Amino acid sequence: MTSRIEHISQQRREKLDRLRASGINPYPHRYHRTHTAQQAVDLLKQKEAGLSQAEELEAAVAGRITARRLMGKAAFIDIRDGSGKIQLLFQDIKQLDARRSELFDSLDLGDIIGVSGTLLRTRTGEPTIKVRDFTLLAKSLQPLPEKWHGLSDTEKRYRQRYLDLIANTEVRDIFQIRSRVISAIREFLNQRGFLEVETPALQPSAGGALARPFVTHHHALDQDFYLRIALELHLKRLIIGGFDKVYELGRAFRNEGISTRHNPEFTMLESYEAYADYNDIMNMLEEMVAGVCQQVLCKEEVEFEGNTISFKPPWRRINLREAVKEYSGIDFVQYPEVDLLRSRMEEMKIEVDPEKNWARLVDELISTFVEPHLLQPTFLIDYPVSMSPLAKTKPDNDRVVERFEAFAGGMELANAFTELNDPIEQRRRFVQQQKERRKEGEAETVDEDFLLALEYGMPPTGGLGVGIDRLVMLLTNQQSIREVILFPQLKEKP
RNA sequence: GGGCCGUUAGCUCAGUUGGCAGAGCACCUGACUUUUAAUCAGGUGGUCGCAGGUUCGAGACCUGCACGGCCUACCA
Repeated sequence: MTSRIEHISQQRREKLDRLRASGINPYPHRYHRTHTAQQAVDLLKQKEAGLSQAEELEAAVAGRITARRLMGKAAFIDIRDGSGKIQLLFQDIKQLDARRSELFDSLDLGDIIGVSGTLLRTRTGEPTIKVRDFTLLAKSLQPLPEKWHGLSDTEKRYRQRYLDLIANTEVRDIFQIRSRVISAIREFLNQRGFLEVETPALQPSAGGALARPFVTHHHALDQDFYLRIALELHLKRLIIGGFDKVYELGRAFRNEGISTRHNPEFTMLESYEAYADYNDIMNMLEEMVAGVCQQVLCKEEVEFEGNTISFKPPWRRINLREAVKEYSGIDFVQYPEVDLLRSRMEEMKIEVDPEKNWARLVDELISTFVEPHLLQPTFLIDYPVSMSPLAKTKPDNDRVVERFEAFAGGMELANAFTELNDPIEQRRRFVQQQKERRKEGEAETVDEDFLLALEYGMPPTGGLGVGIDRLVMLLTNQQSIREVILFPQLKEKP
């Protein structure tokens, strides 16, 4: 007994063989279409609006068959291309010549065809091409997902994203928006005189953030490399080299947990601007996000998890210490030692990992108490220096750095600071960080190459990092990062 | 790493107290010249995720495993 799928596939292979035997190429090389489906519909509308004098409107379109309604001597077929859907009317299919008749009978849902004919509107008002000639462009051997419910099996949607894209038009929309968001960001930065650059993804040491990297090996060099966890250190080298405004839109890789907000590879924007500080960056970021939102969605606010989020500048700006005090009741400055802070948190019945250092405890306070409240775009400003080894301290307080993180929809969107450009101080911070890491049992090397670069002199610089995937989540109201990444990481199926 | 949930036809899903494996769509055959989730009549299609166990009998109950989802943990 053959299963259904084997049976369908078998039938289609037999059709394929019959077509070939009749001299029909089921996979021809090209088709000259004159219109996309959308253009054909627009053409018809123009004529109806009296903008065209033509008696009969001709169009040749091509696309995938998504529905078929056979009516005896007539047939309606829906095809879809990248622009949308259009209906085809085949009349008098019993009168087709032998070759076309055979081809018509062999058509299946999922096949790609090209058709030419005249535009009309049926009595129900559907824009339609009355087909004069048609040709097979690609035979499909697999049945499509169900037409009404689409494809909803999450695993299958991710593993076979092409089926998801065929079956679920909302999914197409998300990735079109993603593309436009990235274009809009490029445009914004280019217009401001930023230079787009590309820096290595394979690095001898993975710096610029503290995350576990992926390790790989270069055979010819016989050397281990790390996939970058941030773009930061190379972009700063370019600031030193005299490019005053640079940015990179690229993939970063972190060998950590996977969740609705984390994918092992994700897309970051990092930008660096010489002679700017974090206040300038704040202004730029809120202007950029509001502008991108306006340009892509034609509005300045979005719905996210049932809340309306407005990106209209200026965004709320609150001091980190004040925010933590407000939402958790703990003023971490009053607990400058890790043990003090930990016991204060334990008093509040917060589960505290005894391995965590002071900076990470503060981080936990932020993510537990503050982050979930930050629905409207908010800048958290001025972080403890121990949490921020690459940021410059405030002129009047060497325990606090000029750093902000931007939040919206309860998610961290961006991280930015006035960059530390004192090479001696930077070395001290790296060494300090290395000690902390050793305590946690992880060795970390000081990036001597970067420190050497800093010694040549880096201008005062404002730097920014934005999680593009999360920004797209916000703009498309998606609660899982996998819904905005075309091929999210899944475990290989055995 | 931990908890909860899911996995049944190509797709979307039912499956009662443990008692013959079901529906819709899709597919095949037939009818039908303006339908659009077309309609009507008939038909084909199953490793019930995998491996064990309990039982006269398991899709269902038990154990383990795999994959996925959500939560949690981890996470600059």
